[in-house]
Amino acid sequence: MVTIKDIAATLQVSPSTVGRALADDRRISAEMKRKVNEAAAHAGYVANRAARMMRGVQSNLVGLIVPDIRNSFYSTIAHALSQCLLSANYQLTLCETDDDRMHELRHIKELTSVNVAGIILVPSAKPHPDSARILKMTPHIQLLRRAPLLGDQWFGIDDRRALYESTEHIINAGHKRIAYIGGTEELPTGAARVQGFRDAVKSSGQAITVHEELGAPSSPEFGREAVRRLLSLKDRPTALVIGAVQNTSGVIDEIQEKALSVPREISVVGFGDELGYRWWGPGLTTVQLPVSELATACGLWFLHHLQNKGDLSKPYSFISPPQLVIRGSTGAP
Amino acid sequence: MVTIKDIAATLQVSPSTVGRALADDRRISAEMKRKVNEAAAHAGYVANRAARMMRGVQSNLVGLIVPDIRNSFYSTIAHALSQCLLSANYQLTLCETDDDRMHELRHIKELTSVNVAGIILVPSAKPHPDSARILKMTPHIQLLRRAPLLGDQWFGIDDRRALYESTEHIINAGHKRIAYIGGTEELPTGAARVQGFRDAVKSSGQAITVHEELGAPSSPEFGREAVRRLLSLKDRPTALVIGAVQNTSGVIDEIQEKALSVPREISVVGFGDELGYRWWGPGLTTVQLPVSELATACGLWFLHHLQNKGDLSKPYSFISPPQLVIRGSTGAP
DNA sequence: CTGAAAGCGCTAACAA
DNA sequence: TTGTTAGCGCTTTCAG
Repeated sequence: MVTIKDIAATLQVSPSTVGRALADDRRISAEMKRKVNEAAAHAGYVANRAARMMRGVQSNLVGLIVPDIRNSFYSTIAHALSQCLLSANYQLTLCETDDDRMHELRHIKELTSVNVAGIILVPSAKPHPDSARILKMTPHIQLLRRAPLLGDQWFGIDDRRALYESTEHIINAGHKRIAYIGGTEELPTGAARVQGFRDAVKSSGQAITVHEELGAPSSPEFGREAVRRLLSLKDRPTALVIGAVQNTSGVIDEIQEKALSVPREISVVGFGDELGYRWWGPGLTTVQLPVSELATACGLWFLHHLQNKGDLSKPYSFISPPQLVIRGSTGAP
Repeated sequence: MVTIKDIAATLQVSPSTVGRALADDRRISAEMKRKVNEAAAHAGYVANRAARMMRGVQSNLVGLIVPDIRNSFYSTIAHALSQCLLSANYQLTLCETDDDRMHELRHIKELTSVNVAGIILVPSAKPHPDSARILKMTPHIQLLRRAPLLGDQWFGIDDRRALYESTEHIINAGHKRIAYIGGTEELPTGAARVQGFRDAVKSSGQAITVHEELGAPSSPEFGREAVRRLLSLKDRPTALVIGAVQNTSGVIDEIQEKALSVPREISVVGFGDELGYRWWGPGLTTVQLPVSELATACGLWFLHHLQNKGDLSKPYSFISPPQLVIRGSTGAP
């Protein structure tokens, strides 16, 4: 490993001069800086972060904790954050919880013990109390989901409105038998989404037959099964409103397999906007969530507070609005 | 912050005794260990990772460098590796290069400076020489792509064979005018794929008219444009063979937009297997790459060598075979 | 069994 | 403008 001393030796100057030159200290001559930087580059010098951290300098690592990076929601978030942090010379560390609170706790411990500058997390359904305790001592912020236990700093999506809009769209198309497929009410997001669905139904003032298929954890399989159950009903619904990304692919796979004509036999509104929703049948009508923008906003705000030692314990919520993308999968019953 | 010295002072013993007791050194009496552990727990002592790392103890961080996490290839890899590392108590750090060698270099520097245990990377097209120099001093391994400059440790896919098989499939269906759309030959993977295409054409022994559309960097846009160019040809090809994930979505979007009948007017073989390929038209025939398995194999092998201080400089290649998934988008011309 | 002491690489106070 | 020096908290010889 090349140290500051090594390059001091080759240049016949003191280690501190080199250190200062590399830190672009104003007391060092331009000439010396040039020489030092050149020598450093040539020798492949990389600063030892451990030594630096021991001197009290904070690390430039920011932890990101998500359920599963393969979910496009989270990979989009990871990308946006990584971009955002990079430009401020921070670095992203990725952790997956698989929605398991013990994994979550473990990651949180791990991250704090390497002195991360902060943690951005999509919390699991019921975080461990210890997670909360540890997080109290580390700058952190919640993304998408919000666990009250973990604090009041949150960047999220208007889940209620998302489902309100997709449901309203379906009702306006004239459907009277509508089913909702989504996550359980245990997760705040799940609850908000069903609520949006219910509110839309109620405020339509019409007589609408409603089915709710709530399952946890959300998965393509649950989506498929829900569709099977719904189709076997006597008065099968003429429209499906989906309230979870993971369910969506299962639902549309099942509909495709059963070769139902969309939207003639059944209308569908998806959730999220995966690549490929537009290829499905006549194109899947869906609620797009501005995840990338949300993540960027969150990253910027977080960085701002890290750098200015701002107070990250004050409650703060940022809610961004969803957008309904109308394609071919919805129509009159 | 509670240090080893503090608890040594309260116990009236030397710091080294405390250190040893905490490290469960066999030379320390059980009694002393008990006392020390109790005092440590009571004082809320947490070992300082930075100081420990400075003493040469490796961190349990493994860096993963990929072009773009939103690409399902890489998110799949990140997930598989993260799972794999977790079970060995390692932790993944994610970096995106955006296929920019300077970003790549920067990440490599950053990672080595936090003393990562090792680096797993999908190298950019032409890595910076400095990257190579720095990597020489850190355990590392290349994934999917291979830059000879960065060493001979590689886990990859048989790119030549992938394209050989998809091309062969098309030829066997009876096509005589075939186009290839893929990345340039600059990237080893790009070169291997065109080669597979050419080899298949040659070894068929038939008179086949061939078009090649090679573009870098691969993108949906390039795919779209390539399709436009090809369709405007006098003797337009009856089949398209694609050799890059990023191109695939562009190509199939364009075909859908032009409302060509697939496979009657044109047959298509895609690359990779994104969620949604199966929803497109009659289902996209495609070459599936076992990325998840590859990443796991790579992770296991890497961990093994990290833990056993095995030699990671010896050349090693692991090549996993692709698999053709035949769906509805290919048929006789 | 335990203690003293020497650093790891870096930063920063103090000198020159 | 540069050099000297003293640690940060820990591990690790080398001595008791």
